[in-house]
Amino acid sequence: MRYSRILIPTIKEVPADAEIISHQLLLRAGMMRKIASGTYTYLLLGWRSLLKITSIVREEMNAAGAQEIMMPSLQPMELWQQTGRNVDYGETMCHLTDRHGRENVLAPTAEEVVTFLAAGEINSYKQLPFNLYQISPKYRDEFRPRFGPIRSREFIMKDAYSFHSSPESLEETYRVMYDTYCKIFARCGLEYVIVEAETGEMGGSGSHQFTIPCESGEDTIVYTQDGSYAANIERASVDPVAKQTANEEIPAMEEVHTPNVGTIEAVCDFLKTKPEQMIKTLLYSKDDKIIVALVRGDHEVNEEKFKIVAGGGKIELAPWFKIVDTTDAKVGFAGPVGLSKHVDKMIIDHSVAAMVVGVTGANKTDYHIKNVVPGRDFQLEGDNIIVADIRNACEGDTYNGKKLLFKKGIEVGQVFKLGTKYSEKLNAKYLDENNVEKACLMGCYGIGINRILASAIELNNDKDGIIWPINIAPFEVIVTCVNHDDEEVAKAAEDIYQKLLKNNIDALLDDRPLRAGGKFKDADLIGIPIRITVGKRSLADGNVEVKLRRESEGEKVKVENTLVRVNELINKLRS
RNA sequence: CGGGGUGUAGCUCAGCUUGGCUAGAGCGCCUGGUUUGGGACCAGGAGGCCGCUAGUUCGAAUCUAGUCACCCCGACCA
Repeated sequence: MRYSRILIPTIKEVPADAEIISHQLLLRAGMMRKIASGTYTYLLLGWRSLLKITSIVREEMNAAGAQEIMMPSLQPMELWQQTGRNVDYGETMCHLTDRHGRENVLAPTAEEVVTFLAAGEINSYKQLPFNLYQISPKYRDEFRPRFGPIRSREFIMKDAYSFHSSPESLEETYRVMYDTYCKIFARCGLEYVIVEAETGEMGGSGSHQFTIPCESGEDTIVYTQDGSYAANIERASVDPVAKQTANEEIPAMEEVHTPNVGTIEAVCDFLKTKPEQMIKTLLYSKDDKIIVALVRGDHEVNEEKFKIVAGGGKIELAPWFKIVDTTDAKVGFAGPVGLSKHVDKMIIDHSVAAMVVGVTGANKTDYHIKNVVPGRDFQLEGDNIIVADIRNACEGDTYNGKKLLFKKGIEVGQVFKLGTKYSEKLNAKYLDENNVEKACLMGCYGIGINRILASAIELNNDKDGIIWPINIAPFEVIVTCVNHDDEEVAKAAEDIYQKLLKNNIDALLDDRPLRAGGKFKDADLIGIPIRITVGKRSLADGNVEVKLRRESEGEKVKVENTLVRVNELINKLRS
């Protein structure tokens, strides 16, 4: 294509509302423009990259035996009510009422629709397994869209759904998808890590997340140096910390007056103690029940772990009036001493059970208690008392005796074993060999196409702009004609450009009547991996300059050898 | 939804505290000329309901109230 005819509105200055590098560069390189918070128009360059990514995904999915279909973005609310996910998704779901008063959902994902489809078409185990996928826009009414394409309200997702008649079959497809994802991300030129993940509101029994490690990631991944363990922080297990032993007798509990000192930080300041010596007491409500979580002051409750221990269901931090009602004190003064008989369940983190002595709320407004000894001053055992791992991993923790390390990452893909959660509710059943009706086992597999785009830029950029991995670059080669007004130079550039096109190389001809400097800056900014500079100077010796975006120096190549050299470089960049 | 912030030229921003001449700069854009291999220079020019609405005032970009949009931090979530 000819640069002079394409809308590539590059900008020099950093747009004020773009925080992270990929967002800034997508805007600066003229690949994308915002239309409203969390919604973007992709211009030619951005769209071409997205198309390259989708072709890679499509090729690999097809090679893995999945079949491409297209499901509607407009879905009846009724289906979501059948699985109850209208409640689970809640406000995150975009929905609208049509002129007949029917409620519709703008697809945030498609388990319901695909399972509804399967329910109508599957009768026999002989039809299974199969794997359906689509690449289509998805909608989520994010409470806070941010980071450009990384968290947007409309995005492109590849979502696949497999149906099975046995756990072995599901396991096999899960493995195939897992391997396929590795191939896809590798072809996109991304460094990725695979971590164990939570299933969240998707439900199901097992899940892995594909994450691109980078600073601007919103997810935290936890791993051991030797690679034997990696998990999302939502899930990462920690070894219980060793029970400390007291060097001396701990004096009896002592109530201290702490007026208006309700936060951990304020209490530490006031009593000259440290967060790790505090016992944090959080009250959660599950229906009408109150469930207490105890963690150390410097730890955070991991609500996923907590929910599992608490027996599942919808569990939320209790509203203030329930806290007041239960503890008889203002929020900020709850403590475990004497509390267990007033609540339905008390779940104590291992690290609290291991404490020798701590400070905690007195269940009395404006009072805390010092010298609280777990096991002495409140029970660690009992009918409604559980000691478990309910906190987030943090610096210093180990798992299987190995030190845990932390890294930020962008989630670009996730695979789930769903089991029968959807097939049961939506009646996707089949008759097995013994004429017994059974619900299909399902798996689902998602990839965020736009997130691949953004994370590729996060990983590949320098002060001048983007450095595209060749397989997802909008163009593989840019032919920069620096002396546009010189007929001979223009013709040489045109010839090279035509030759590249004939050999199926994605080439962009910069035929604009600009000075050389401007063209180079634009070429660098939009990040085309290979640049061929055609100019009067080198053409006099029958040469052009061929330069890789990621290297600072180019090389002289004879005009007639250009195609051969470019092909070599493309192969090199692909490997 | 809570906390904080910002809306002035296509972009980045000044001006607002303390109301008052024709509302500014840099970049970008248009015309002419000189330049021409890493964002050139000179001259001329176009481009603004100062987010919107109401109010205070002789007078509002500036003060007040409301409203909308956007951004950041947090809770929620892939």
